[in-house]
Amino acid sequence: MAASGALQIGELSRRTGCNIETIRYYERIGLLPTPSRRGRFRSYAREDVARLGFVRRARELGFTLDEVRALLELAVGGKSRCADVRALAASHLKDVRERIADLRKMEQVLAASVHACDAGLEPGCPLLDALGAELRIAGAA
Amino acid sequence: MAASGALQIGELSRRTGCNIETIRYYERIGLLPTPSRRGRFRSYAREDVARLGFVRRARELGFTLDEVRALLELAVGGKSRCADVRALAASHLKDVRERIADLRKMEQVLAASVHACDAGLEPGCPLLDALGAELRIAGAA
DNA sequence: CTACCATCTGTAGTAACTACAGATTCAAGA
DNA sequence: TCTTGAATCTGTAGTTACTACAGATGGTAG
Repeated sequence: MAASGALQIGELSRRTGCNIETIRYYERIGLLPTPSRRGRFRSYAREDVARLGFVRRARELGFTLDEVRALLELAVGGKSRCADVRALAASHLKDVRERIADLRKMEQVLAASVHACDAGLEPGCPLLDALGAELRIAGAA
Repeated sequence: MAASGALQIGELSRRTGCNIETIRYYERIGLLPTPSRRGRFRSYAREDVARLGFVRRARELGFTLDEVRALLELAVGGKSRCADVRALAASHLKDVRERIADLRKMEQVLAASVHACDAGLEPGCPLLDALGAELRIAGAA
């Protein structure tokens, strides 16, 4: 009865929601171990589902692949130094908050322009004005 | 007295805050027109400063280069159909808001994990638990 | 004349995938 | 047994928006 949970790549893909090409890509870059083969087909076990699930969830949280690699080492090493994990998470949280702040600034300007456009009080086009009105004049020359 | 505002690429770069390599890149992909030359050096006029400034500001608002291209056409065309500009901006605003929503979800999970870690009440590592605890067990096998 | 700075062209690298092309391979139906 | 179809295989190239070189050439200042 072979290894209880031997899966082909398609089944692993279905279970993790991870694209087949992406799985092979993760293997190429060393994020997933080289799997054993049944004939020439890759064969995966239960741990592989867990590992890939971990990777996918970390990616959903916005960690880069390098960060995921680091997290994996900490997680699999057993002696997961919680302080190290915390540091990674905190640093990433900072990034996420900065990106949110940036996007919110964009949102403000865009929303204001669209709103001004709807109000229709301005003479020109509010968004184009925000981006630099000179262009329309220069373009007309 | 030559064209009043003839600039070399370095000066254009300084005035717009846009990297020289990026300026040449924009030219290659047709976002900026092929400039005239003084000898073998590119020579830019006032409109070029305006156009590149427009591009940069649009990029700061998160528009993709394809969107910038479309905005440029609308802006330079003179007959800038404000409705078209509004549609582009509104669509982009939707994207920005979706990205903010995604990032906020990430932020929630990360902040909760870091917070739980600081509280130190849980037995394991909160973030690793959030990502899939099985891994540590599997890794130990 | 030499040193130096800016500029030039062209290519390749980045992140994280995604999308093929073209070859096998396996299982099931006629 | 033959054939069809689905799944898999390898390898390469495309995506976005730049950035980073290497190596050549130009003009100017001392």
